[in-house]
Amino acid sequence: MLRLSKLTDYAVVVLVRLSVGEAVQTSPGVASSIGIPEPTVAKVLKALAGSGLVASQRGARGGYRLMRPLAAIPVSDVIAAIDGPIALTACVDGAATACETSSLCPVAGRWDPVNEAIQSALDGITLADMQKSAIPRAFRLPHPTQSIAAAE
Amino acid sequence: MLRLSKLTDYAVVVLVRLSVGEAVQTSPGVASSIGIPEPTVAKVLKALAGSGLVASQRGARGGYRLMRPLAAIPVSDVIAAIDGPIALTACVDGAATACETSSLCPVAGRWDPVNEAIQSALDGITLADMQKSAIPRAFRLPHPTQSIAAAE
DNA sequence: AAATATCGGACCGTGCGGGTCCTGTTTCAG
DNA sequence: CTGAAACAGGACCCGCACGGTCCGATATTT
Repeated sequence: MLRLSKLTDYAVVVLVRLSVGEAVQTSPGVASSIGIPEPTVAKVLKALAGSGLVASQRGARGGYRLMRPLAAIPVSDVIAAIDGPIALTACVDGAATACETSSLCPVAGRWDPVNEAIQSALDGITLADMQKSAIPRAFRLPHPTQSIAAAE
Repeated sequence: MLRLSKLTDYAVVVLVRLSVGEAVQTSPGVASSIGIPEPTVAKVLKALAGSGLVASQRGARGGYRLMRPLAAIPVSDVIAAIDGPIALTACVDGAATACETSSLCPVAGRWDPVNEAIQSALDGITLADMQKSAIPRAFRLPHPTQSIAAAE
C-alpha cells in the first residue's frame, strides 16, 4: 500500500543522473546510463519538463537540463510531477461522483489531515537527501556482478 | 499518486461505525448502516481482525467488536492492516527480484527516509482525529443537497 | 441438534499503470 | 541548403493488481 508508481522512482533516478553533468543530456543517453528503456525515460523526462523541474533543448545537440539543484527539489515535487497531486483517496477531489450515492458515509474519508501530514513530510525531504543515503560507489558500475560481489 | 486503496477508506468508516456501540455488530449490520456491500465489509473486517484491530465473535449472536478506542488507533495501523506494510516502492522489500537486473540503478530508490517520514506522520494521526475533523452533522443526512447549501 | 454468523479460501471482471511506437517539429551540422 | 538528431505529443496495447463476489467449513448459541 501507499505504493507510488514505478515512474516516480524512475524520475528520481533520472534527476539524480541529470545532476552529475552541467551539460544537457539526451534521453537515450540517460536511459542507457541508468538501465531503463528509452521510451520510458523519455516519458518521465517529458513529465518533468512539464512541471518545470527540467528544461528541454530541442533540435540536434539538444537534451534535458536540470533547472534546480537536487537540494532544492523536494520529493513531493517529483511525485506531483509524475503522479499528479498528492491525495490518498478519491474522496477529496472526485467526491461528487463517488460519494453522492452514499449519503450515509460518516467519515466521508476525512483524509485531509493525513494528506497534509504526508505532504509536509514529503516537502522536508529533498533529492539530495535521497542521493546522500544511496551507496555512492554504485554510480558507475561497468561490471555489475563483480562490483556487487566486491562491495559485499 | 499516493492513492491508498478504497478498502482502506472503507476500513476507517467501518472502524468508526464499530465504535458507536459497545456491543458486537454483525458485518451485514455494519454494511447496511454505512452503505457498503456486505462482502466487501466482511473482507475488510476480516483483515482488521487479522491485525488485531477488531475481535471476532463466532457463532450465533456473533459479530465484531472494536478492541481499542479510536484515539488509540493510528491510521498507519489501519493502512498496514489493509494494504500491508507501508512501503512506497517495491525496491525496499522485493528488491531482489526487480533490481537485480539493473545493477546500474544509482539511487536504487533510496526511499527509506521518505518511508520513515510518512510512517511517523501517519502514526501521529488517529482515527479519533479523522472522526473529529469530519463534519458532525453529516452523520445523518436525509437530504444532502440542502445541508450542503446551508453550510455555505 | 439446529440455526446463525464468522472464517477462509478461491474466483473473476475491470480499471489503470507501465511500456511501446509513430509522426511532427525544431534545431544544429555539414 | 539539406539532412540528421532529438524533443514533443499524441495513440495504442498489454499485464497486473485491486475491487467485488461467492461458497464451503467451522464454531457457538439457543
